[in-house]
Amino acid sequence: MGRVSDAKEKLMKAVTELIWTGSYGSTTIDQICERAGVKKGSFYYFFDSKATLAGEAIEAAWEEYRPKLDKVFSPSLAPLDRIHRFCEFEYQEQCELHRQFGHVLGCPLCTLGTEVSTQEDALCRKVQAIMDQSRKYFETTIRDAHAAGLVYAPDAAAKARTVYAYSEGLMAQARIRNDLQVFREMERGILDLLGVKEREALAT
Amino acid sequence: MGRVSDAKEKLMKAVTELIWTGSYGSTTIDQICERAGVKKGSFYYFFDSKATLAGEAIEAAWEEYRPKLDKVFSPSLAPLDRIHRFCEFEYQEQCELHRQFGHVLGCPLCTLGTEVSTQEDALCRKVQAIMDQSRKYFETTIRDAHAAGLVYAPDAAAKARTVYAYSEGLMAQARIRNDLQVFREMERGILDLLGVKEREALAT
DNA sequence: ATTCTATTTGACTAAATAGTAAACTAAAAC
DNA sequence: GTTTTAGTTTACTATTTAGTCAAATAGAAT
Repeated sequence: MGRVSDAKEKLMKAVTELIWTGSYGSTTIDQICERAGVKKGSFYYFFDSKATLAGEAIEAAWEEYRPKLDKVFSPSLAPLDRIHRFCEFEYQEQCELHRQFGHVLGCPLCTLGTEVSTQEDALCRKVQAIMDQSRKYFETTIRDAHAAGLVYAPDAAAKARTVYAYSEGLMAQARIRNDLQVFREMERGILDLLGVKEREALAT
Repeated sequence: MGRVSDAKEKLMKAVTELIWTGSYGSTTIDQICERAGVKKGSFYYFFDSKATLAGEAIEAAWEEYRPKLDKVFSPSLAPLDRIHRFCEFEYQEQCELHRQFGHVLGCPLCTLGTEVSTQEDALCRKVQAIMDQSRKYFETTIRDAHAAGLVYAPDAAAKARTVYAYSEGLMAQARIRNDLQVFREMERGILDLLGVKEREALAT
C-alpha cells in the first residue's frame, strides 16, 4: 500500500489555525502549505481546493471538540449546572487560545460561516450542519430544565435557537473587541433568556 | 478648484456592496474599481488602501443608516414599542436586501468586524465605534423601560450589551442559513432577555 | 478665452497566487 | 530483494493582484 503520510492532518491543522486566527479569504494555499511544512504538490494530491480542505478541517475539528461538549453537557448533571459548566468551559478555552495566539478568537463556525455564506455553498452547508448538532446540546438541556420545572420553555427547540444565537453573538463581540471579559456575561444572558431569576440559579 | 468628481462616492458604494454581499478578504481593488466604473489610478488618487476605503465607506453608510434608527427609536414612543418597531424595521430592510441581492446579508458591521478583527486594526476599531453608538439605542430604550417599570434592568448598559449581542448573533444565523424567517424570532428573544412575559408585551 | 488645478486615464512593473505535471522516493507487500 | 503503490518534490505556466506614474483632460475660476 505504498508509504504513509500525515500531510493531510498537518494541512488540516494549518488551515484551521489560519482561518481562526485570520480569515478564510485572506489565507492562501501557499500559506497553508508553508505552515504545514508540506509542498504544494502534496496539497493538490490530497485536496482539490481550499474549500475542500477547509470543509474536512472543520469536520475533523468538530469531532475533536464534540467529546468535550459531551462531558460538559452530561445528562447526569442538573440542567442549569450544564449551562454553568458550558460557560466556564468556553471561557477557559478562549483564555487558552488567547494565550496561544495573542487574540480572542471566538467561534470559528460563526466567523467562517458569515464570511463564506454567500460564496462557498458546500462549505457553508457543513458549517450549518455542525451548528445544528452543536445547538442540540442546548435543546436537550432546555428540555430537561423545562421537565424539571426549572424554566418555562414548552418549545425547547425554539428556545435553543435563541440561546445559541445569543452565545454566537457574544462570541462575535468578544472577537471583535478582543476582550475575554465579554464571556463573563454569558451565563447571566443565557439564564435571562431562560427566565431564570438571579436567586433561582444559585439555589439549584 | 478644477473639476469635481463623484468617484469617491461611487467607490464607497461599490466596496460596501461587495463586502456585504461577499466578504472583505475576497473583494479586490480591481473588482471595486470595475463595479464603481472608476479606473484604478483614480482609486489611488482618493484612497491609499482597501482598508482606508472600507473604513470611510462604513462610516458613510452609518451616517445614512443613523437617521432611520433615530426614527425607529424615537423617545416619543413607548419603550417596548421601539423594540417592536426596530425588529419590524430590521426585517423589512433585510427583505429588501434579499430581493436586491438574492441572499440574506445580516449585519455588515458584525460580518466585517469578525473577519478583520485580527488583521485590520484601524478598520476594526471603526466597526467597534459604530457598534458602540448603535448599542446606545438599546441602552436608552432599556433605561426608559426600566424607569417606566416595564422591565427590571437596573444596569441598562449591561442589558443593552446582552440584547445587542443577541441581535447580532441572530443576524449572523440569518446570513449563514440564508433564511429571512430567523428575524421573526428577534422580538420574542429580546423581550425574553428583558424579562417581559408574552402577555405584558401585548398589553403595552 | 485662458489659466489653473483637480481628476482621469492607460500603460506599466513586480509580486503573489492558483494550479499542473513529470520525475523521484520511501516503504509496504510479496 | 523486487515490485508495487502511495506520497513527495521541483520546476513550471498562466493569471491575478497591488501599486506607480507621467501624460491627458475636463471644467471651475478668472
